Amino acid sequence: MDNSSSSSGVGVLDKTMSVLDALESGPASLAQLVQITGLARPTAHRLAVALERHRMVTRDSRGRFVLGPRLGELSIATGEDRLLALATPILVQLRDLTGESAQIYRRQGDVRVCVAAAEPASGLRDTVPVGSELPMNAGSAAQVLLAWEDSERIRRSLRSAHFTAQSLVQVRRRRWAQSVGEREQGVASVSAPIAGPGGRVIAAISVSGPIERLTRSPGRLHAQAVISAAEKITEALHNHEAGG
Amino acid sequence: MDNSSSSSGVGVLDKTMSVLDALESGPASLAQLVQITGLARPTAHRLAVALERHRMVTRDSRGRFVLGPRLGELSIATGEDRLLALATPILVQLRDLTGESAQIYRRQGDVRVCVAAAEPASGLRDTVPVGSELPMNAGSAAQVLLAWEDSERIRRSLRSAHFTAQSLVQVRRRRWAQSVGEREQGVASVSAPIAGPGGRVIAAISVSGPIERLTRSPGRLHAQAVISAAEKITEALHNHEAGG
DNA sequence: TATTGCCGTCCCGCTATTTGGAACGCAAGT
DNA sequence: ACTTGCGTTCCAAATAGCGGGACGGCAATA
Repeated sequence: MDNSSSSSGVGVLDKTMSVLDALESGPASLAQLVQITGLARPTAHRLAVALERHRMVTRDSRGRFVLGPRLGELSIATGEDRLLALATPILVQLRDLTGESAQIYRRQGDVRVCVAAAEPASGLRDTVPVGSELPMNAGSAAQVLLAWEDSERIRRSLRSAHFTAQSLVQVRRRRWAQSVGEREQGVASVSAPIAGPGGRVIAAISVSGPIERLTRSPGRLHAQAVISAAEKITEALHNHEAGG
Repeated sequence: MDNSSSSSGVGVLDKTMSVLDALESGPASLAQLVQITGLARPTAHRLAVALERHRMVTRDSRGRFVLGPRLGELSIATGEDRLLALATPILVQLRDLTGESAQIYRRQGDVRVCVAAAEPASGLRDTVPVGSELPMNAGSAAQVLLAWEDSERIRRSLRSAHFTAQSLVQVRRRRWAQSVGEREQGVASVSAPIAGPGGRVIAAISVSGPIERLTRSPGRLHAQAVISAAEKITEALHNHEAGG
């Protein structure tokens, strides 16, 4: 506990942090919280219950306070910021190398969301605004986001998909996917998987553009560059985790 | 933002949470914080800076506020509570099945700490109190906690160890380790690895007892039960993560 | 059974903390 | 040069937070 020597400028926040810090080392009853934090009993109670209402703290089966699920939810958001920070320069390189638009997609529920995008400054290009939600039943990124999921989820998604289970077997084998006019007429794309520190596929990186340039076999043109970018990001995430 | 309808009883905490909630969707400048939270600018500034002093918030390269590393640290502690909640019943089963004391160890720095223990009610048994710190250079749990670490760390640890690199190769192959009188005279033990959701070994589960009962080959008696318990816990952690 | 001690929870008068309008300095754009 | 918007700081007023005291419940002991 080193809050005794530092005030953040907001006394209530300092006291609240002392409660969270106390719970970092394990579950605590109110009496233990009082002992650890040095706060008056009603104060410790009031702050712990307030934190509980915000789900930053919860109670275990014995009524003791423990750190709550909201911390994990916020921590996940931290992880996403880190993905974007590490991935954006690599995305820009991929755009410049291929001369096409590049995006990163993550799955959210039944859709995929564009979480980062880089596109050429001019010319015919496929624009996907950051934040836009696209369906999971069409497109190379959807294939990549689906290919490593559990078989039940794959089976359910394939019911309405423009691609087949055989496509996904191929995606898993060669680690890239392509689509031609599948999600949007006239647009072709190539995608590859980005894996998180634990090895699970957490995102897809794609290049997309007009069929006229990418041809009916866009993988032949860009699969290597897209895979290489995906692997760089995956590696960067792994190194960032190991250094932390 | 649904804090408008709920007061936790501590207004400053509600406002502070609204800042964290706002940053959950991505980096924000102070002006954006003001817009999202509806707080007055000096209030938003004061709370964000206070959170920054507590490392719950930090700033990116453009000076925007983003969620900070303390969230991940606290979130790790949440994960440990979950390990204990899921693992304890399985630990009790292992004790009853083998008739020996059972413990779960985690590595902390250069020691291993007993984070959970279950022992027979009476008779000759090996007691390891929860919280006790044991060395990493002897014992089957130490072997298990070391076997999957990076090679440099293994090499350093082996300098003072009672076991060899060859022992660790065996541990990695068959997924259990045994020790006989290695850490404490007259005590034998068998351990197996518990893996977290990302597949990394995060803890070791052990049974230990007198050599008279466990013999000089305790693995022959109990390796299967210990591996089975470890796999149950690993699976429970995986399912808990997937369900979240 | 009665007593004691400890726990968690609530009340309310007091004051210390929080608040936000105003001001300042800086940077960017016209 | 002037304007606008940003981030940061100041300080008087208001109120939110504080904690001593009280209460009820529970467990242990005589």
